[in-house]
Amino acid sequence: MEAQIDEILRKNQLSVTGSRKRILELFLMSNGALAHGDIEKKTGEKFDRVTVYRTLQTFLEKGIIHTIPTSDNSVLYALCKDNCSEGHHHDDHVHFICQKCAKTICLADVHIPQVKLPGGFLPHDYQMVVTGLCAACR
Amino acid sequence: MEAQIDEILRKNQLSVTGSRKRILELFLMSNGALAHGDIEKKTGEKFDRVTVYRTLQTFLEKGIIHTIPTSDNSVLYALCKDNCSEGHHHDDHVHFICQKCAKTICLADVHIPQVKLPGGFLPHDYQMVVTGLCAACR
DNA sequence: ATTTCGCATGCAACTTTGTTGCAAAAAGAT
DNA sequence: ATCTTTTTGCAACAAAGTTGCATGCGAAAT
Repeated sequence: MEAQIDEILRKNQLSVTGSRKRILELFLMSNGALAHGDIEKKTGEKFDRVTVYRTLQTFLEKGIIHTIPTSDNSVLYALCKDNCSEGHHHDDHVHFICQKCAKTICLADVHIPQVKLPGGFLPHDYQMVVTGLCAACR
Repeated sequence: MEAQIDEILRKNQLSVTGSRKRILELFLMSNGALAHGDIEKKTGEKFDRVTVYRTLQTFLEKGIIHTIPTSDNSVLYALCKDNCSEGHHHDDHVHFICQKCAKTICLADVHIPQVKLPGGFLPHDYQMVVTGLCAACR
């Protein structure tokens, strides 16, 4: 785990620091999406709020994590798959938001289908979000 | 237009007030999605910030508008179609957000394609948002 | 191992966004 | 016109996110 974390950071030309290691560890352990607040709580106030924001921002820019749209507009972050590169994500799967437990789930196997846009539109990024009840809540 | 606005409000058992008429008018004119900030700007500070929030909240509860999740986590609101009823929307078209002019456009003719979810998930609502450049900005 | 340099961090102050309670004002009904 | 209920504006607050700057730590070279 330690080695994996270091490798990810090095691969992205990021220096290996305490907050980066810890926050990355949280993502690897949680295998789901995290809100900024979650991260602050779980780091136990070991890092400054600003540091958490900046670390997330850095990870976003490097393509290590991506944001997930939610219906209540809280910001969620999740690890990108290996094939994400700087500035260009391949986060082409559908996200599911449970209305009961409010969890956001990456449906990694459900790809976003192609749509044909009217002439003139130049698409860059596709997002698809399904809300409903997850398996555990229904 | 005036008559149409009144009708919508009456149909939803809402008293017809200045801010409701104005905000509803904005939605009808803009045939797209609006952020809370847009509304504040376009009403020219005629209404209190709090009033705008509460009006949007009321419209949401009545099913007159719905929120659109975006990946950058700005809150967007859009008019529901006539067949939306309280708590159950049929807003089945794709939304396009231009990265340059920041406008959100309802692609009313582009329907959200069906996706097959893993077993156990009970879908209720589908949202699809495409970001990129609109015809005017490219 | 020590030094050096640049990047990351913490702090403080600030901005932006959204919420709550309450009194005044406007809508709707009689 | 008057009464009742709902909506609005104000003020104060709470939460979320940003910026500038001085300090401290990581990485690489000596």
